[in-house]
Amino acid sequence: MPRGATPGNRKICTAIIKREPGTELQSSPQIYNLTSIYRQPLSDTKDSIANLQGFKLEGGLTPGETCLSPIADIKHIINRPQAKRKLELEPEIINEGFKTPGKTCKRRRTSEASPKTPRSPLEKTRYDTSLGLLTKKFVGLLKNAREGVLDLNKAAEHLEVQKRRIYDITNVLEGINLISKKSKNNIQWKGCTNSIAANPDCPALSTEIVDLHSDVADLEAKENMLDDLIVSCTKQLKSMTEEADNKKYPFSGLQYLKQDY
Amino acid sequence: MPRGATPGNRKICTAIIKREPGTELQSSPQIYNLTSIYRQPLSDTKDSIANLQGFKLEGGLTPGETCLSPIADIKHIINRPQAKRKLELEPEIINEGFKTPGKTCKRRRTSEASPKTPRSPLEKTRYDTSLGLLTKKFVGLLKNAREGVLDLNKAAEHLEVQKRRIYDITNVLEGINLISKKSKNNIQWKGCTNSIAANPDCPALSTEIVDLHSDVADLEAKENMLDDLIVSCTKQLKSMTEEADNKKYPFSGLQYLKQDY
DNA sequence: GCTACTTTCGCGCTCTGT
DNA sequence: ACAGAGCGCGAAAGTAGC
Repeated sequence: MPRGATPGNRKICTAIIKREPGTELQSSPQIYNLTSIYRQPLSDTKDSIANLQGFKLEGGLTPGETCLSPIADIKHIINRPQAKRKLELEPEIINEGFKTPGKTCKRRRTSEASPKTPRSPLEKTRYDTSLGLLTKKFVGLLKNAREGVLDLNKAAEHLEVQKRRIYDITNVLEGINLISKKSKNNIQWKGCTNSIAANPDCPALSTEIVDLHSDVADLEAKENMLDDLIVSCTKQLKSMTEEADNKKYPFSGLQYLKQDY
Repeated sequence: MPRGATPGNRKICTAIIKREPGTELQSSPQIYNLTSIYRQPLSDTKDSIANLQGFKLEGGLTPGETCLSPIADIKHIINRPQAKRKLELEPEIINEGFKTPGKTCKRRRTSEASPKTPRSPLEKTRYDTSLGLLTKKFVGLLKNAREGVLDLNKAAEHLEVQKRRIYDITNVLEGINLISKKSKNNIQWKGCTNSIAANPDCPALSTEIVDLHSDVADLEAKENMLDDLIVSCTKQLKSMTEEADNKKYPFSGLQYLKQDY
């Protein structure tokens, strides 16, 4: 439990960026999600470039590395260390009160009082707010909903959780085909929905299976087609390359490194 | 629905994992890469592509030049190992450069988006990384695991996703009683057999369906990859052609690196 | 118990898409 | 404007060694 400093609440250890004077943005201590701090475009590019060059840009240039090649230069630029950030946790704010844009700031309060773990009574434990438990409740609601159709906003409200969490659940249930989106904000339970669910073998299922099989067939055909296309592309590339070679044109190869991979 | 792929601007460079050498025995390499893009299990496709380009033009290059053939570049990208990086939060230095949470680069949408499937460049689409799809794949793995026991690290590695995502799935599946924790890092599938809360016979869970769904998902991902490859092949072909025409050698290479950023 | 590390995973920022 | 969802930080819970 000795966890990081500040036991107790402190929620999101929002990183407060220490902006050097002169820099833009509002004066208030910007609270960023680290994600945005590190945000750094080009990471993909960086990776591929690095790989192509056999460099390993672990994070900064290796000492003594001489960046001479154009690639190295680029790498340098791309790899430029991201911003300076202090990341100090303002002791002040610490307890919420701030942030959380709009939305139902459902802060589950971790009482800051008890420094240790006296589990305060009304305190919600991690388990209480776990996705697993929530899933149980959610499915319970879903099953009781007439028609098996449930409104996500209602559910979120009823269960007292952020909508975001509901999505976590619906996404996997959908992946498992236990539910399906019916319309905006509405999903439907497909546990052999209405009418005598007891039916040993849901007829609707066979339909689905058939559909799926044809989907697979379709996709496979498509794949073959694409494969062929690639083959021809490759051939063309090859002949062009060879031709270029004969003419003694030294390609650095760099030109193929464009943007989006 | 796959649609759009955004360029990965943000994508924090992967992070995580420091793991000092020496530690950890089998604890997987914990590479949480995000963009590892195509390092996927589509081995067959990958291999065939690799084979297709049986040519190597290394021979005609200027000595010392590591020029990879364009195709090789692609292959490289596809095979690109996950980038493992440090993400050290240097409190010091670091000049800015990043920041401005503002929407800096507004996602440039592939302008020439065809009405339908604009199919973006080598990038994973949002759909490709969706929880729903991941769930399908995960369940697929789970079913095939002997004893129905699956190691989460293996799964995360295999599916090339952060472990965090796996937890999202296991948590809800557990809530539904489809799986149960067996031990640290191991969960077990509790097939359709028992429970499933009140649902008599969970049809949606039929093995075949889930399998089919994951097949479809796989094929779709493959298709996306192939599409992307074609796009990039085409671009390369185009640039090569133009180059040849202009005969502007040598290249600094740098000039070709622009656009997209 | 306590320190140190690993596994789980709550949580909400922020980007996507319509 | 807003529904939807990717994504990763860091805290909580669990382990191992002291």
